[in-house]
Amino acid sequence: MFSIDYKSRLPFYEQLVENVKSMVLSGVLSGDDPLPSVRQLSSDLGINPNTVQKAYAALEQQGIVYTIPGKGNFIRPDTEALRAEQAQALLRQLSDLALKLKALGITLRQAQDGLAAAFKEDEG
Amino acid sequence: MFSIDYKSRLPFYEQLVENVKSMVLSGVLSGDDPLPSVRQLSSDLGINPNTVQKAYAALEQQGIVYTIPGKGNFIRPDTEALRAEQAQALLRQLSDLALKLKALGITLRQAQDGLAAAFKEDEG
Amino acid sequence: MFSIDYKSRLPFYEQLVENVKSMVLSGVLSGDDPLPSVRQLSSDLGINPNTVQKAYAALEQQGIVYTIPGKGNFIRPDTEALRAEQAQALLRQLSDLALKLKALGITLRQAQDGLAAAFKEDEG
Amino acid sequence: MFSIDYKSRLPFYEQLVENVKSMVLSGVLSGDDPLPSVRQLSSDLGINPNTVQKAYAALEQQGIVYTIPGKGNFIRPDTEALRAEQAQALLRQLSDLALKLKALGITLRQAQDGLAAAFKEDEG
DNA sequence: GTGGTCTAGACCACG
DNA sequence: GTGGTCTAGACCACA
Repeated sequence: MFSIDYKSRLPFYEQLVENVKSMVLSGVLSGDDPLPSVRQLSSDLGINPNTVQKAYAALEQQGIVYTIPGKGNFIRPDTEALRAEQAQALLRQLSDLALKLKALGITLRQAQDGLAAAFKEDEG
Repeated sequence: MFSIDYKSRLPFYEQLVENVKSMVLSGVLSGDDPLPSVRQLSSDLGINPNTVQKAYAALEQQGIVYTIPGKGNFIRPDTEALRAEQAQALLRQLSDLALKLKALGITLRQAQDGLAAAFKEDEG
Repeated sequence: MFSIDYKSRLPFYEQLVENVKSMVLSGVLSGDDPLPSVRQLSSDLGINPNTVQKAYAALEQQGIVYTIPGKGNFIRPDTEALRAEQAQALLRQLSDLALKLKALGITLRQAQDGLAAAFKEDEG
Repeated sequence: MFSIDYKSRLPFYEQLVENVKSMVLSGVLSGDDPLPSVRQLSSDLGINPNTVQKAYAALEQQGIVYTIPGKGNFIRPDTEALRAEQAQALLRQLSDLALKLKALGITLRQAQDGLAAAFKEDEG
């Protein structure tokens, strides 16, 4: 579930943020589910507790997690807002991509086929 | 043509690289066209010559520019390679997007329609 | 009467202290009224007896409660002191607010009107 | 301008956040003004650079400051939103206070007089 | 010089 | 046991 790519240039703590976000978006984590404790996760991943804490703090600031000091970190119940926001962001990225693809002479047909291929490949 | 956003988080030299790349892709610059000299461009933009130098070095390393010591920097004639590389990168991004869209419950049809809309909107 | 918000960032024991204080101020509890026993209350609320104990100790230290070992905990008769102390604290907060409001360019008139509105709204 | 109360239970970094916010609200700092560098301020205050950085990160996250890595931290130009938000928050606090004051038997007149006194005292 | 990340290790309050 | 804060000190990219 939680994993870190030590070679990535993305900071560890941002990787963790993405980890949690995608778990929430895919339904693996949902309302009031507890996250691993800072110490637990840091020892599991072999990284410093401060780094995990930074990730959790960022998640709380983004409204995805709530923290109760002395108790732990939990997923916010109102996950729906995140889904909507994320969907909007992705569709915006799709539009941006479309323009660049077109500028490069790639046809709508080719782009749509590319999408379809990726959708289907995910089936396996 | 060349412009820098001083408030951007993107390093100056990367902004310059993007500048050149997009000018090549849009046809503003093409085979064997000369780039401004390091001193010229750095003074125009009010930035450190080292920064321009770094951008040109990156462009050369990426095969977009060639340098003739004592003469200057020039666009490679084989612009097609850049186009292909760029197209590949964009299609990879498209695949990534597809997976995320699917995970969020957006259908292939909806995504393809989004693409089509962006393609057409660009017409106007 | 006694209630705890498990999601609050306020420590349980402080929530209990506030519970008792507000009950005294509103007259629900008054001179020599007994508080629930530590064991009783802790089991009612499903929290650790140490936590209730800590709350009662804080209340005693603040002069709101007195303890008779072996008998229990009771509200002090001199409720007036608490009222006065509370009033002083609130007026201090009012002064602090006044300075901030002023710094923001809000006039005395506007602030006083805001106060009046809140006073009246409470009527209904 | 920047100061820390070492005895306060408020974390250093939050004190710094409040410092900057109040300087912005009072007009001491405004659009695009630079903040002291992390290292500079930390050495001035005799605290750890990480602590200052945490404060600056919080300010950026709150939309009060923007950071350009390698260049420094600067006040956002659109300060007006902060003023409005702050004003709203203060007026809400004022309403809350009003209710508590009333519950304690303090009259509207007394409260308004308290406000007036604080407003005037600030003149000197 | 600037900010950004990470580690190691300490101490605190709370339960 | 939990999270929160702070320190000291290291290394990186960028200008």
